[in-house]
Amino acid sequence: MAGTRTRYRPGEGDRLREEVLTAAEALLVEAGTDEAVTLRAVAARVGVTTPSVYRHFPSREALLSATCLRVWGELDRRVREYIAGVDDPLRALGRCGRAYARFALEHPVQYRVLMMRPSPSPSPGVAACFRHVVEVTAACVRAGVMRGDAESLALSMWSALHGCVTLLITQPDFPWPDDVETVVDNAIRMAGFGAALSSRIPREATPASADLAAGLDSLTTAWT
Amino acid sequence: MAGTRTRYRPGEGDRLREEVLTAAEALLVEAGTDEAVTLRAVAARVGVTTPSVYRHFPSREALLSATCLRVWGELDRRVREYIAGVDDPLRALGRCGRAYARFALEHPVQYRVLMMRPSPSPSPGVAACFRHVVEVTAACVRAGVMRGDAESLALSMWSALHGCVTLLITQPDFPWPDDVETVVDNAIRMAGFGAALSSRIPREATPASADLAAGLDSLTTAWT
DNA sequence: TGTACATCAGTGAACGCGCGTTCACTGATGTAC
DNA sequence: TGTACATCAGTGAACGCGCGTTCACTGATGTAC
Repeated sequence: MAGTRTRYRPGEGDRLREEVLTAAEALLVEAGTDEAVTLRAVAARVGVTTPSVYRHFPSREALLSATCLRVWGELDRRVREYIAGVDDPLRALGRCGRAYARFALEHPVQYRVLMMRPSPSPSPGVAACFRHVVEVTAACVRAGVMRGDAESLALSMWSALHGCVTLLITQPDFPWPDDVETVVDNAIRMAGFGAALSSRIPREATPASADLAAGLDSLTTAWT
Repeated sequence: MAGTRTRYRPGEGDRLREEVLTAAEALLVEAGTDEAVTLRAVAARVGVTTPSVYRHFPSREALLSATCLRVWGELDRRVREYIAGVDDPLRALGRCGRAYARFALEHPVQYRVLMMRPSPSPSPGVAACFRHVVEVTAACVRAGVMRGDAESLALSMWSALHGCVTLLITQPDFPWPDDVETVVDNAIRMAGFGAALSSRIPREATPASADLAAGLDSLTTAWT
C-alpha cells in the first residue's frame, strides 16, 4: 500500500472524507450493487489503508448511506429549477414528476439502495422532495383540479411514479415501449388525470364501465 | 447433528426438497431479509447437514429464488378467483388490483426479493400475472372505457400499483393514512380512472388546469 | 531562532467470523438372480 | 428363500475466502515557549 499519495496536512483530514465518498459512489455505480462497496475496495480506490476509513465513518453502513444520501441533495435543487416560472399547477406537477423520474433513472443504484431496502424512516432528501410534491398538489387542489387532502393525493401520485421508475430499474426485460420518456410520460399523465377524476367520484358511486365510457366520450368530444 | 430425524427411503428423497423450501421460506419471513437464508441455517432448521441441500439445489441463489417463486404460483389462482363472475371490465380490473396488492402485502419479503432486486428477466409467475392484467385491460378497451394499446395501459396501471405496494413495504414510516386498504384503493381508482381519461387526451392537447377542472366539474354534476 | 511537545493523518498486522462449496465416505434400502 | 449388489439419502470434515473491525503504532506537521 506504498502508493504515491501524500497524506493531508493536519486540519485538512476532512478532505479524505470526500474522497472516500466519491470512491464509494463510483464503486456503487460501476458494480450496480451495494455489495461491491466494501471498506477494502473503497480504501484501495482512494489509495489508503482500510482502517483509515474509520476516521470518517463509524461503520460500513454509515458510509453506504452517506454515499446514497449525497446525491439526493441535488434532487431538491433540480425540482425547484424545473418548476420555476410554471404557473399552471397541473403542468408544474408534471414537470415535478419528470424531474424526479429523470433523476431516479440517472442514479438507479442509489435510488434502489435508498428506496427499495427496508428503511427505518424516510431519508431527509426524500422527505424534502415529498414536501415539494405536496405543495404543488395543494396548488392543484386550490385551482379546483383535484379535490380532497393534498397529502393523500400526493402520496398516490408519488407512488405511481415510484412504481414506474422502480420497475424500469429492476425489470428492464419487461415489455417496455422503446422510449423510456414515453413510459414516464404515461405514468405522469395517468397519475395527474387519475387524481383529478377519481377525487371527484365518491368511492360508493363508482360508475359502471359503460357509463364512464359514455361520460368521458361526451366530455372529450365537447373539448375538441 | 445427531438429531432424531430418520432419513427418507430411496425414492422419497424429493420430500426433503419441500422441507428445505419450507425452512427457507420460514427463515426469510422471520428475518425479513434474504441474508438470513444461509445454507447452514436452512439445513439446521430441517435437521440435516449443509451439503444435503446440494442434493436438491445447485446453489444458494437457486434455493432462494425457488423459495420466492413458490409463493407466486398462488397468485394466479387468487386473481382468477377474484375476478370470476365479474362482468363489468373496470370492476374486474379493480378486483385484479386488490387481489394483487393484498397478495403482495401478505408476502412482503418474497415480493421484495423477487421484484426489487435487479433480475435478468421477469419470473414466470410475474409474467403470467401480467398477462392476466393485459387481458382484463383489453376488455376495458373493447368496452370503450380506455383507448389505445392494452399492454401499454396495463403496464402503466401495474406500475402504479407496484409503486404503492412497494412504498408501503419499504417505507412504513411515510405519512400513510391509517388504513392500508384505503391506500390501495386510492391507487387502484387513480390508475383506472387515470388510464380511462388520459388515453382520451392526446399528449399535445393537454388542457390547462382551469379547463380540466371545469370540464370534470360539468361531467360529475351531470352524473349526479 | 531553536527546541520540546501535542496533535493528527494514516499504517500494518491481526482478530474472529460465517459463508458457499467440495470431497470422499457411510450405511440402510430395495432389487435381481 | 437367501444372498450379492447397485442405488440413493445423507454425513463429516475441511477448503479458502473476504469480510468488518480493532489495536497499538509511526512519523510528519504545526505550535508554544
